[in-house]
Amino acid sequence: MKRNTWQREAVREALESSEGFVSAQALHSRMRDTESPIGLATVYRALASLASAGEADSLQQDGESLYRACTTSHHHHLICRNCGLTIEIEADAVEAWARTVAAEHGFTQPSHVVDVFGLCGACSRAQA
Amino acid sequence: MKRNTWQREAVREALESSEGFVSAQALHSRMRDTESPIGLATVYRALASLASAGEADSLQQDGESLYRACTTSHHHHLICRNCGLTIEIEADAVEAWARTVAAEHGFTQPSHVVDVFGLCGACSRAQA
DNA sequence: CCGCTTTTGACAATGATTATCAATAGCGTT
DNA sequence: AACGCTATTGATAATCATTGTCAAAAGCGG
Repeated sequence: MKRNTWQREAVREALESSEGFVSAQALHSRMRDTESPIGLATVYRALASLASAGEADSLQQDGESLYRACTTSHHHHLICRNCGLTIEIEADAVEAWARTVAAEHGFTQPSHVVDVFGLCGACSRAQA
Repeated sequence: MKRNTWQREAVREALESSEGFVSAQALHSRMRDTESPIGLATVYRALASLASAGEADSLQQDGESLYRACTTSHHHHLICRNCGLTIEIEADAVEAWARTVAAEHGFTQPSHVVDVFGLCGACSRAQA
């Protein structure tokens, strides 16, 4: 049976109070600073559990997995390469396109990864 | 100055003769089996170089980077989760959508990651 | 409160990738 | 063709995120 622990809840709350995507390591160290001590392995397990339950998004950048609390059911992201600012975007057209493309080629159980990266307004100006 | 070495060329050829995406490790071991010996670090460097020069696609699955020779200028992929079969897909509509979304939010230098995963026809039948 | 089982957490282990650095090999020059 | 300079290679060590291990701690039903 699945049990409720304060650790799992703490990870969920920490994730929800985060801006943009965070790595498991970053979330862990932030939790160690503020809240009660929690093990690193536990953070990893809680994040994986949240992600597979559909309560968190995950994406892979460089060699690490980043997580974010899911607000709406399904959406994509516009992410600043420099500062990490993340904007959620809806794209029904893209959803439909992905399903169509998969079906056209005989693929079943389609899922997709759609993320747009760029430099946000502030970082664009800073770079100039 | 950039120099031409047989190693870099060998990696390019090995990548072009591969079906679907391959990891650096897999490409290295295949090269060790058939062609002349080459260092693992060199394969990593060559792949990174090809990817940043736009001559190879890369995507991250689980914790590793997978590479594939670029045939056309820009495209996306439909990938079988089970057997790795990869189909290249063109999606001008998605390209345009990504640029539009980025611009709407003040983002510059947009790039995007768009991949569709699923089970190919053969694997769908095998699973049933 | 008991007992059973899941979960935790400190630490070790893994596995992909990158850094190190001496030896090698392009390539322009002589 | 040999020379010199420097980019590149490659064996190995180092790094770093993530996962496995397993004894101790903590849910939860009875």
